[in-house]
Amino acid sequence: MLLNMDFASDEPIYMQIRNGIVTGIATGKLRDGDPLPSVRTLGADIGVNLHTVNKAYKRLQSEGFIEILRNRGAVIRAGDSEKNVVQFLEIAENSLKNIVSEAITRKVDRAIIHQIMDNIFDELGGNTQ
Amino acid sequence: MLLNMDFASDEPIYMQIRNGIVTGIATGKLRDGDPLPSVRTLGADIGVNLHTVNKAYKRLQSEGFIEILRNRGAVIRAGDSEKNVVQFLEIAENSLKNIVSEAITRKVDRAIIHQIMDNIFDELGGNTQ
Amino acid sequence: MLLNMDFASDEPIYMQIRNGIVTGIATGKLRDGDPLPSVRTLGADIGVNLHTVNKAYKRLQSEGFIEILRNRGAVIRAGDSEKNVVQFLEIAENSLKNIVSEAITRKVDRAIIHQIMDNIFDELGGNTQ
Amino acid sequence: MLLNMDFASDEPIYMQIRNGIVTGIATGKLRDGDPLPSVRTLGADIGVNLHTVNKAYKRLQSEGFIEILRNRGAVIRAGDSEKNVVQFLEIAENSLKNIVSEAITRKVDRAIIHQIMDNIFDELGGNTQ
DNA sequence: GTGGTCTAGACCACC
DNA sequence: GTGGTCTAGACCACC
Repeated sequence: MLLNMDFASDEPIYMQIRNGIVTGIATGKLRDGDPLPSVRTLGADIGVNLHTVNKAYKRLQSEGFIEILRNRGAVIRAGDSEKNVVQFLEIAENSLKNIVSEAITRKVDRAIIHQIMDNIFDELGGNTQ
Repeated sequence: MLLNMDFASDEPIYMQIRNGIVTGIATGKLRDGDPLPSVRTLGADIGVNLHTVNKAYKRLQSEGFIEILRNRGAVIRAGDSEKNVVQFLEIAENSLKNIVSEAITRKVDRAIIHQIMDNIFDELGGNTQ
Repeated sequence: MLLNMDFASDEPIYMQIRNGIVTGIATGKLRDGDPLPSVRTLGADIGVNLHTVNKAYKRLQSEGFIEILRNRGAVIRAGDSEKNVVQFLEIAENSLKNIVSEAITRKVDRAIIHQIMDNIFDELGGNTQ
Repeated sequence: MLLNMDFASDEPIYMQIRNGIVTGIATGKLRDGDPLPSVRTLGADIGVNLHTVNKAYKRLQSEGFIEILRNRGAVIRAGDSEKNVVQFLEIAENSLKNIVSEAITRKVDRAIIHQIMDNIFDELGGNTQ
């Protein structure tokens, strides 16, 4: 579990945890059925309160990325993830709109943004796509 | 000034104002030298406190999008915007990383994300790029 | 935290707070990693509103002097301060130009200004430079 | 009269005028007895309201830099300037303290600040000191 | 009339 | 308990 936390970021800690786990699934480091550490263990590892980890797990559960088993901890459930595609695309579109707006005003060519995105796709998903 | 505010969004109001103005610059609706409404006027127009507008303007100023002139209000200063490109690319990269991660896990093909982005580029910047 | 506030000064309160903290870092009274009081605590201590303290902290953050951690308050981050050297030198040069101009017109010898500056360097930074 | 106004600066316009005239005296471009343009003329030249110029002149008068003659306009009165030396040194010291504090925290060696100051002295006062 | 500063108080997300 | 956001209202400097 390689979560790079940035406590000075304005991105909430629980979202950093959530995003790190989603990236882990994307890269294939976390696979369907893999167990996640307990909230207590992960919290101790990265130096955050277990409630914060729990909030991240709850969110991942509601988004269809993990399953939380009673008394048995959390496991990756990548298969469920497809049902939230529409919601994801809406959020992604809004986020992309802000990026594109700023790219245009800062005279960053669209090819550069496409290139950056492709690099990220290659880096993260090279072994899955 | 067509700012579509969403008071139910979890995106702060001042960021919605900020993003709307950046998009306005991107689309060419706001051009270099154009005056922005006073914080009081815009606040009254969209139904928010003048301090909230002021916060958006201050941020736009620090990001190089506008100049705030002593008692003449704010004006678009698109020319200065290029000096913040590196900072923008870092933030954009982080944001894109989250989008790409989720796209991969949700099995959304990269071509779709590229297509969405191109659509936004065409929609916003068709007359400038 | 020894901040000498002057409420009759035309220097804004938040700038007095900001300057006092920068001086604290310069003298070594505030060191890298040291926590600052919360905006509420410091506000109560010196008798100003928490928003005024917050404004000073936000500025210190943007200038690279402190980090503001989500719910742990602000800490000194002296290490980051070097990246703003160019900006500082520009502002300092403008300020010095005004001082020098007035010194010349008032027939204050340059040696006196150098001497005053050295005294301040010795007083503030005697233990660090 | 070479006044470089910056309307986006947080330095008030009337202070920029005041500082520009003091610098003019320092460099010898403005000499004892020289007439200043009328507030109306100067205001038109640099694009500011005549009241703003008037405020600068009033201040220069109270600081001993100029004399305002009834119906005859303002003239440089450099000779009077020496009686305000103590007040100047107090203000300069406070300003220098802020510069020095920031220089120390940003690890800018004192020699550099001295050098910058000497360059300004040479540039401005080369023909008078 | 403009933004700048400051106060006061509220609710909230986060941890 | 921490800072973040937003409102409301005041006074002020500036122009």
